[in-house]
Amino acid sequence: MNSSQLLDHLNPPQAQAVSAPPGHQLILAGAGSGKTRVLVHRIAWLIQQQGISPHSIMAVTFTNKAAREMRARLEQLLGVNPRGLWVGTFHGLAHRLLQTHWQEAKLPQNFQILDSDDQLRLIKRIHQALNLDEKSWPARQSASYINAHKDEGCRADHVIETSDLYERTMLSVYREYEQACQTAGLVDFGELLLRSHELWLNNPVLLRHYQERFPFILVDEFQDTNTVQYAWLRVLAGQQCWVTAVGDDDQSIYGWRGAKIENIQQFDQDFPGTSTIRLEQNYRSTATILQAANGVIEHNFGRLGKTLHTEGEQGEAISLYAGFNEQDEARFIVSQIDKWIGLGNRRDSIAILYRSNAQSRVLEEALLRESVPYRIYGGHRFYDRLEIKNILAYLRLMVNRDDDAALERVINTPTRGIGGKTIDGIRLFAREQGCSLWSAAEKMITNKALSNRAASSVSSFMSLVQTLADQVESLQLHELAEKAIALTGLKEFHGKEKGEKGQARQENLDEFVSACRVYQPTSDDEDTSILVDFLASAALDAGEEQADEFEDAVQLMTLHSAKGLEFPLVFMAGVEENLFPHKMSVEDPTRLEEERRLAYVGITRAMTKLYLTYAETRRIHGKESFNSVSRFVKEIPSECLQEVRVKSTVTRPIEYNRPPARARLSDSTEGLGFSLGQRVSHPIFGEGVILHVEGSGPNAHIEINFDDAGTKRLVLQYAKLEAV
DNA sequence: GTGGAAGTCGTTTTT
DNA sequence: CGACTTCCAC
Repeated sequence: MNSSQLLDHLNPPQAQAVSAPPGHQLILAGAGSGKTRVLVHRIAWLIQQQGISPHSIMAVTFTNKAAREMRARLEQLLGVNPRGLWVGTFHGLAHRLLQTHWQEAKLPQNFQILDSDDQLRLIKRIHQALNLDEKSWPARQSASYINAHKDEGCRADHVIETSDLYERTMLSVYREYEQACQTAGLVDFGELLLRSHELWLNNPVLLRHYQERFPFILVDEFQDTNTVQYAWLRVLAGQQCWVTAVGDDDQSIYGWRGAKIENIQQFDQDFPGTSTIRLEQNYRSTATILQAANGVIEHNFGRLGKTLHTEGEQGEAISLYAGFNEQDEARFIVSQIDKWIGLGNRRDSIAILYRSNAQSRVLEEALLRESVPYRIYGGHRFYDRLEIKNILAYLRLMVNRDDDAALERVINTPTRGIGGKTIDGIRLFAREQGCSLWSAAEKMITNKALSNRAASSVSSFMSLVQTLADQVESLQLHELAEKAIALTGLKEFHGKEKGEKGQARQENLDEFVSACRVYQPTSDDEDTSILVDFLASAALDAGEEQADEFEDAVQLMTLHSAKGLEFPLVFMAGVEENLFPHKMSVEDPTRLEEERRLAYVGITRAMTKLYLTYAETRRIHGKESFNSVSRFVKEIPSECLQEVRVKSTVTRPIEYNRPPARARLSDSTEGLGFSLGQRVSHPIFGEGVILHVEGSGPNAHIEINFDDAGTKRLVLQYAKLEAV
């Protein structure tokens, strides 16, 4: 492929970014402006036109999915697999470094990755050891303290001691936690980055090696980098590497996880001579949708400033629907979906986006009622399931006997008579000795420090693990997994669980064996065994692609997980104050701006048609709440919006909510002159809206939300209501 | 060690 | 409201 071909079909700024001479680049790429395309073409350009070896290029992404996609597109563009090129997530690359240089990083060779669930368990244990009661010192709080500090590149030793009780306690937990991880050979997500950052700082020769190896570094989704990631990057880049950062400050939605939007704002100061290129032409959405998105995001301050434009069609207006309640909202969405599919469109051209996962249920029910196939993204990852984590824990113990998190998980799973008492004893001993639980148990058995019964259970557990570990070399990965499941009795154990759960768990265990069977190692390192490699990928990679991916289904997901995707038809559900923006964010201007960026992300997912829906009444945590339409809707230029009014049924939505069973309820109120949603007045409570009616006739219970007095339940015949 | 009752708490979650 | 945890009685 020659240079003109590489630049074919690129607009001027895109071509400029792709063919720029070596140097630092900041590419501000608006939604749908061909960001990945530019990145991939840039790499191809370096290789083909500049004669740069793929070996000299590192491309960093945030998700495994993005990394895979980049690799695939590059391969397609180049016609060959670019060997030697490093493409991966920050965490994946950091892990690779630590695995290669485990000695310099002061880690055991077979260190394991601690995921957030294991992390929390470990912290709970530390709380117990420190006598912190869960009530006043929730483990979650410590977890976020630790993670936030690690994200900032701050170790316990770096924290300045204060006399503040909270700070002191958190710090002591942090210290203990670091200690526990070190003895167990465990590394959490933040630690991967922190540790590899320190690895370079402490080993100039090593750093030099990598700096010379990677004169070209490209980073995707740069707005999502946190402090350590940025520091990591700066250290690696040093003075002699060229960095290309691609990102969009308007799509920074992970601030709550430590992402620093400042990084993108500061890039050109830290990397002198940076040329900034803006990609503002959008190839995804209609002009109307873009205008709406621009209208919303303009309300944020301190933006780097971009205005998306398109040469595409004006498109249809954005529809705004006010549902009476969340059921009505869901019903409306499904009816519009039916219409769209009726026009011959595929279901997977449709996405329903929402702010919080709790919203998905009502939507699911509505889809189910109309038999519309759907798929929910997010939720539980395969490798996060209980039964899978159990078998993984056994596999981890085979690799590293000191992995305390794994041992804690399965020492009594399936139950083998090792109760809390025994485990407490082992923990205490391990603490005193500063050793892992496994070696504590070993020592206690030789010292006869355990009761006979406990000693025999513990040693049978240990020899079980040992037996399995002895076969790691000789068996295939899936054979090993199968054997482990059989020998440990996990399958029978989970099968005993009642309901369909037990069976589902057994099936998942089978699926796990198949996953092992088809597993392809990611690294071609012959040093690391396939088991070690597999365990790392189970921890770092969601195992997202599931089998049903190919089924034509409506896509449901949170706004966060929609980033990077696009759909011809998009519904944004629940655009209400206190839900979106979320009520935890409305007070704080910084967080509110992040919510607004989330709205911007949502709107720009839509290609041809966008619906915004909200509910005037919504049940949240079992309580009715009444929210007005989201401020973000009001920020959309009114000429882009069109309100959808549904016939006359609006005042009596329950009638078309669940026709046969519930219609009678509204009849019963009708006889007395009232209907759901109607405004009424009460002699004491004043004016309000009828929310719900239970029962019929004069004894019917009627729930009313009064403007001043709040929600009350009254008996109809005594309430002395008057229509307003 | 289980199962039921009672209590709790309630965003978003690339790794 | 409902998912999740915790605690207590068998």
